[in-house]
Amino acid sequence: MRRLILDAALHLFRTKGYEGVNMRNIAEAIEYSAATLYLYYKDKNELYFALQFEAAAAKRDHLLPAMEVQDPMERLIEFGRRYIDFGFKHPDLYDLLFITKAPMEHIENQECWALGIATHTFFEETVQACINQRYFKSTDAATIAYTLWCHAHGMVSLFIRERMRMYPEDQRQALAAKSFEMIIKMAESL
Amino acid sequence: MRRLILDAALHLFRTKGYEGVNMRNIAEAIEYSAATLYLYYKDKNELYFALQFEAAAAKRDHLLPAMEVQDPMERLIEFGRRYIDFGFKHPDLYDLLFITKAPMEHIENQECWALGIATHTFFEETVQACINQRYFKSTDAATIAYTLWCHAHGMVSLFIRERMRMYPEDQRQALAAKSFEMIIKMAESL
DNA sequence: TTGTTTACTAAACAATGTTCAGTAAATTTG
DNA sequence: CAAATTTACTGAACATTGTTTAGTAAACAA
Repeated sequence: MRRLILDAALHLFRTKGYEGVNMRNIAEAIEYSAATLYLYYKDKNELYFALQFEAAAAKRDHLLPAMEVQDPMERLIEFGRRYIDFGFKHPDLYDLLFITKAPMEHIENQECWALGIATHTFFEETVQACINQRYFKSTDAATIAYTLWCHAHGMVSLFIRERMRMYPEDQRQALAAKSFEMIIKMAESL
Repeated sequence: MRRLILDAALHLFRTKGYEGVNMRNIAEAIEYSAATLYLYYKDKNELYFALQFEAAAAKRDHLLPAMEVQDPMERLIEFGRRYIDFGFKHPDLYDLLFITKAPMEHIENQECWALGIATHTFFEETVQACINQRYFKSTDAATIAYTLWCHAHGMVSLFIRERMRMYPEDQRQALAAKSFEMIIKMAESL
C-alpha cells in the first residue's frame, strides 16, 4: 500500500512538479480517500520523508556509474558531473533532497538521511584518495569535499530556483558546464 | 500605506521567520483587515515582490562597504565575505532573494530585480578589474564571477536549508570560513 | 453467533489566500 | 448646501489544503 502511495506521489512530482502534489491529489490518483493516506503516513511530512528516500535512491542510482571509476581523480570528476546532471535533469527530486524546507525537522532518524550520508562519505573518501595520490597539495579532505559540493549545489540550486535569469536561457547550461571545467582546473592547483 | 504594510511584513519576516507571515498576520499587525492588503497589493506574490526589494536593499547596504575597497582583489574578497555574512545573519531575507520559489514568475519587470542585476554587474566588473590587474590568468570574467557566486550561494543555501547536519552544529560556520579561504586560494591560481 | 479487528471513508474542522457586497466617510458636483 | 460620486475600508464568505473524527462494512476470531 505504501508502495502504491509513493509511486503515485512520485509520479505526480515528476509530471506536475512540486506544486502538483497534495494529499487529495495523491489519494485521487490511487482511487482512495485522502484520509486513507493518514493510515499509512502520520502526516505530509512523513510522506515527504519517504519521497526523499525515493529521490535519494534515484540519485544514488544516477551516481552509481561514477563510483566504479578506478582512478580517484577521474572518479571525483565523474561524480561531480553526474551530481550536477542529476540536478538539472530531475529538478523536483533535487529540490526535495537539498532545497525544500518542509521535512527537515527530524531527518536524522530517517533512512533517506543515512543514504545521503553514505553518498557524502563516499565523496569525502574519494577526495581523500585523491589526496593520497598527490592530486592535491592540501590535505584537508573535509573542506575540499565541502567546497566542491557547495559549488555544485550552488549551480544546481540557482538554476532550479530561477536565479540565473540575467543569463540568456539558452546559455545557462553552457555556463554551468564552463564553470564545472573551471572548478576542476582550480582544484588541480589545490 | 504600502510602507506601513511592508514594514509590518518585514518585521514579521525577521522575527517569526518565513512561516510567521500570512495575510491575516500582517493585517493584524497594522490593525487593518486582511482585505485591505488587497487594495494595495494584487496578491501575495506582489507583496513578496515588494519584500524582495526591501531584502535587496538590505543586502546592498550590507555589501556597500566592500564596494569602496580600492584594490579589486581585496574588494572581491571583501564582497564575498560580506555576501556570505549577509546570508548567515539574515537567512529569511537571503531565502526570499535567492531560494524562495514563490514570486519568481515575472520578476524581470520588478525593481528588485534591477537592484540584483546592478549588484551582479558590479561583481562581474570587479572580477574584470582583477583580470585587468593580472590577478587571474583566465580572462573569462563572466564564468569566474559565476563560479565564485555558485560557491558562496551553495554555502549559504546548504546552511539555511539545514543540509549541513552531517557536520557538528558548532563547526558549520568554521567549515564555511575554511571553505571561503580555500576558494580564495584556488582563485588565485585561476 | 457474537465480539473484535482491519480497512476504509464521508464529513467536518482549521488555516490561509482571495473575493465580494456593503458601509461610511470624504470629496466633488449641481 | 444637498445630492452624487469617489475613496478607504471591512465582515462575511468561498476555495484550497492539511488533518481529525465518527462511523461503516467486511473479515476474522471467540
